[in-house]
Amino acid sequence: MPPSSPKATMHDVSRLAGVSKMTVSRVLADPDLVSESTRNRVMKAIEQLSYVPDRVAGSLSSRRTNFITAILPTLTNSNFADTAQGLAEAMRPADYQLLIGYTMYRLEEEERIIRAMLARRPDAIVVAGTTHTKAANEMMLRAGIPIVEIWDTPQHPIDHAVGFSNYEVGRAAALHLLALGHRRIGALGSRMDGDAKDLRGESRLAGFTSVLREAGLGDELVIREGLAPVSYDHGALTLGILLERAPDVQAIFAVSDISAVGALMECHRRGIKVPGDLSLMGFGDFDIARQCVPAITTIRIDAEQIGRRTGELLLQVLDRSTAPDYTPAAAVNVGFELVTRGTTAPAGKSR
Amino acid sequence: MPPSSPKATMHDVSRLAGVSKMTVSRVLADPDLVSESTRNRVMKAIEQLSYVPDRVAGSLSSRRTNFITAILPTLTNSNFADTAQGLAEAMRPADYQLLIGYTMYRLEEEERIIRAMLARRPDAIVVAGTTHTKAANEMMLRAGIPIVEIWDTPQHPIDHAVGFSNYEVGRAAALHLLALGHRRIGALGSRMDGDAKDLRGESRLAGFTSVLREAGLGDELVIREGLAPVSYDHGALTLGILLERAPDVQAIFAVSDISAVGALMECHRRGIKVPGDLSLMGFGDFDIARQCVPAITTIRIDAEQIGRRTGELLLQVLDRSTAPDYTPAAAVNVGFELVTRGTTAPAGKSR
DNA sequence: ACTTGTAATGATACCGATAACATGCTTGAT
DNA sequence: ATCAAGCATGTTATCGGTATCATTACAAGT
Repeated sequence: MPPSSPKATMHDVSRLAGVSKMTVSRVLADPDLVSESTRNRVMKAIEQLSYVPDRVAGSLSSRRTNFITAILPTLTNSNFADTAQGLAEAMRPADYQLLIGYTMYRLEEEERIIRAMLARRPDAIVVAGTTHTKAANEMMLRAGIPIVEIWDTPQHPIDHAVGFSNYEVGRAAALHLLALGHRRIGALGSRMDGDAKDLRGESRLAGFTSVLREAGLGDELVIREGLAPVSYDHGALTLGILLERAPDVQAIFAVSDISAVGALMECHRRGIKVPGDLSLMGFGDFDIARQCVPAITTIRIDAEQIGRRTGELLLQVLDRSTAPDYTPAAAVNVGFELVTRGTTAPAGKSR
Repeated sequence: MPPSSPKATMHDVSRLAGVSKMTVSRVLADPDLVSESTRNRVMKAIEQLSYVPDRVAGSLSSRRTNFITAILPTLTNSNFADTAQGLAEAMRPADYQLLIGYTMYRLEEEERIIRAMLARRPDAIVVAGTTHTKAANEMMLRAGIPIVEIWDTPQHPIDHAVGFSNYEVGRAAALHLLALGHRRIGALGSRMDGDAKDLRGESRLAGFTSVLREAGLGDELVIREGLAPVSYDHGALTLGILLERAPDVQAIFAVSDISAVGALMECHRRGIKVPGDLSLMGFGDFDIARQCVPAITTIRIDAEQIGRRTGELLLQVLDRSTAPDYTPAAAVNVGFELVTRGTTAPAGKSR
């Protein structure tokens, strides 16, 4: 470890510059309050001592940490990484730092993280999802800071929300496949009986099956296997299960593009023609979905925008200069978009 | 924003339990120091008040924040996301929180982030890469905390290092392609004249060309185009450039699997057979590389392990109970592994 | 000339915890 | 019975900033 020279404090700077601590603080926080000559003297002292202000002390005193807690299922999903990056980007000009935690799709882990994060006294909490444990809900309610639930549209938002309806995504997917004339329709999702659950994926499946039922079709081809997070292998595996159960399946909706890509590659390996023999669609509009040959039909979510919009909303809410009674829209729906590409085609061509 | 009930402090807890603040602090930090009966009383008071200790105040007082700064090029690269997750995982039992910053491959941005992060008084810094601005180097040296440079093997480490030799990776790639009998060999990388530079990718290219030269071949087919980070499109684009320059190219090394996948898909679109017409390999062993048809030959890096090893090293160094003169190995080389899959084959079969 | 306003700076009192040392009370060895 | 050692707990003094109010000096208005 490099040798530690005792770090200079604001007091050291103030002595060297011949002013009070308060003046140094002002130079840093609001330079216009200080005359040019003293400001220059202070700046020189800061330079000479390589002074770096201690934000820990500053936070304690001002009761503002400039930390934003972001709780996501996992970092290794490019959608959520995009959201984190968008959020960080939006908050950076105001010098906020993200505290990122990931739950691995476990609600108890989410609760644990919220408890740990609250001890850091963040200025706001951003959390993916609208379902939380009772204790987690209570902690967030009592925290007295802005809360933003993202990536879904909550029935009863704790505070703010930025997202889209996963249920409607599922419905849109089913309507697309029905409109193409398919009747033997399946879906690929993950199990809901483990400790890791993809609740938003399940909402999409729920929306999906609701349309199937309305069309007089059953949901027996909706596969739930493997635990969240899904992987390419998950797509290959569940496709195999589905094909075993129904070799005549015509169209499939995967709850994630990752599964869809895995399923597509498995089709290549098995010699199943997509979309000739089988239509396939995913969700999320991951880069890889567009690159595949053929490119995968999907439902596009602007994940980065969810982060950016959340950041902008927080900047407004947290701005001290804004009237304290100002309350922005509680819920923002960023919507979604069906992107028809090469993996879905009308029924009845081949086979 | 939910209504704010004034948060309970340690003092409130101590009064309710009829003890001093110090006893409450002990119950939280080292319960064994307190008798069972008082401990129970204190716990009950904590429960009743829903007390959450303020780590900001605790950090100021103890001069330990339990923050670890992690500086990575981008979060939206699954390799780096894996590293971040591995690091977070390793540090979590000891209750460390990651402060993640991303540089977008810009050294000036890295410097800015380091400056900002130091104000948060992290207990250690983890930074991807071994090249930094002069000011960044000085700041890290003066910080008096452990520094770990990761994802490469530094000539002159600031402190600790956990990584592998990118230069050797490039050499291994070239040797593999040469061994297959190829002579017209190219590579796909990114430009080095912008403000965003992939220095580790460039090291791989340098190692790659060093072998080409030793074999009496030129480096005129080493393409550097587009700015870091590379994308699927980057692979497609640079493949096009390379084919235009040398339609007879036999084998290609892409500095990243992302580029390799993009190039492979472009081959599919152009009807170029891989590996029949063209051998192709990448770097990083991304999930998607294994899924592609054919699966992509690559060089495997255990990105998560880099994070985990870094975390374990830091836990040792930061452990107060360890003898203060204890110094673990300065540099850990996690190595790499060539994974031969379906996209590389001996020369001279077709064409 | 006197009041009033404003710009620049200083003095004081915390913010909510922990480190370090001090104290009182048992307990066991001699 | 005496005293050192050790356990359980308390007291005091920071940690390094910012909020708030006070002070000083000088310019402008009447």
